[in-house]
Amino acid sequence: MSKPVQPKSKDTSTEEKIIEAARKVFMQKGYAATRTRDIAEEAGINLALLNYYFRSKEKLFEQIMLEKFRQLFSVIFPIVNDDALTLDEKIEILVENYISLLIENPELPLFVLSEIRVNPERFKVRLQIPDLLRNSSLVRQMREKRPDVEPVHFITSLLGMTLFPFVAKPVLFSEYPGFNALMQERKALITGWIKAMMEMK
Amino acid sequence: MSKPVQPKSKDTSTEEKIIEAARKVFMQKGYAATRTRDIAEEAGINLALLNYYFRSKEKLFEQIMLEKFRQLFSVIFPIVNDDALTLDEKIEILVENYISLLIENPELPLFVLSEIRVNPERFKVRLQIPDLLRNSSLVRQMREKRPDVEPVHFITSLLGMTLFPFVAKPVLFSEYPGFNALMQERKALITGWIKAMMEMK
DNA sequence: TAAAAAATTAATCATTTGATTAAAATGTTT
DNA sequence: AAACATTTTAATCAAATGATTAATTTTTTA
Repeated sequence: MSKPVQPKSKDTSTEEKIIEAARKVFMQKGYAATRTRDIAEEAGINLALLNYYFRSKEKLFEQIMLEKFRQLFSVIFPIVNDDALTLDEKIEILVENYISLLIENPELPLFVLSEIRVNPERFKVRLQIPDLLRNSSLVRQMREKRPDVEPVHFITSLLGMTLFPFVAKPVLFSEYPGFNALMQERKALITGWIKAMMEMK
Repeated sequence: MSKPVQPKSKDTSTEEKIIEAARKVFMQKGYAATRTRDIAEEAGINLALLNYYFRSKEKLFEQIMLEKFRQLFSVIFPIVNDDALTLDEKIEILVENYISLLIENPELPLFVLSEIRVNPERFKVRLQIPDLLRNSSLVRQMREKRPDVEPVHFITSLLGMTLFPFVAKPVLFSEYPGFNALMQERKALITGWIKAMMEMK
């Protein structure tokens, strides 16, 4: 009747097998197109087990979604709020870390954006991203350096240049062989460009 | 038994009412989460009529998708292949036209990208975007001006700075009052930045 | 205006799908 | 090993959903 308290981990625990399968299938097909049977099959378990461990498709999805959401945004906040870092350092680290993360998880941003798009209400509460950014050390530094340009423009450009290639990958780079190398190369370019943009008068 | 040959257009024709409803519902929920009943209701028609006119959900969707795909990319190609335009002119017009289009259709890029992501095989054939770009006048001009930087980096940055705010709108700007004004303001900024990036050594 | 064609509807089907149930298998405790 | 709890399975349910059918209404044609 009740859920397993101590992890059994015979190999990997059943719960973990289901989570892993859910990760894979949800990320590939999205929530709506995913059938719980797909996940059960991928995990090599009986369909009823999925409901035994996670109650419902929705509950299982929320776990995956929260994980992916955090993965996508946890890169940002430690950096943009670190008062010990200069503006230039923030930019460098941000671009470096983000592209490294995205090379490892190229489908991450489009997955998160797609699901939020289809179901914005469900995630309304969790999203104070704009507020968190607005009050950040980064924005303060930008405003100080360039009072004449809205910081949001610089941030959007930084994120756009960094994230967009991964978001557009299915269309623009679906079978581009040197994609990862190109993104590595891009780190230095973006960093230089953003710095220059903030110098331009 | 057979489909209407001449448009009846009593008010708007039934076919057009269905298309319009399909546009709205598909764009909002995506293919998988859309039920044909939603579309029928939105169009104010009987469900069977939808199949009478369009055979299947899939066929109807393909029509909408093709339309949206064209809308998203038809901005690019006339411009990037116009040999009469200088590089700077291309950039100006591209940014100007794209942002204007996106202010009118903010959900366009994320819709198209989301659907391609979930079903890449279905759209494989139609996507020679990378090839079309590779052989464009724009790429030639960029390569000539800056043989030391892959043109794809400039193009990705241009598209990233332009499209990304709309793609990320549900997360970053979901209730940002001055969004459209901000995007208008952005036209000149992006144009200036891209030109500067191509001058930087 | 009668006949034919086209458009529209209500009712119904067959599948799919998320979820549950009751029983069986496995593991744990005493 | 007996009693109990936990995990797993096969079978089944009920609702949702894409699609069809057969009849009715409306429009067009002759």
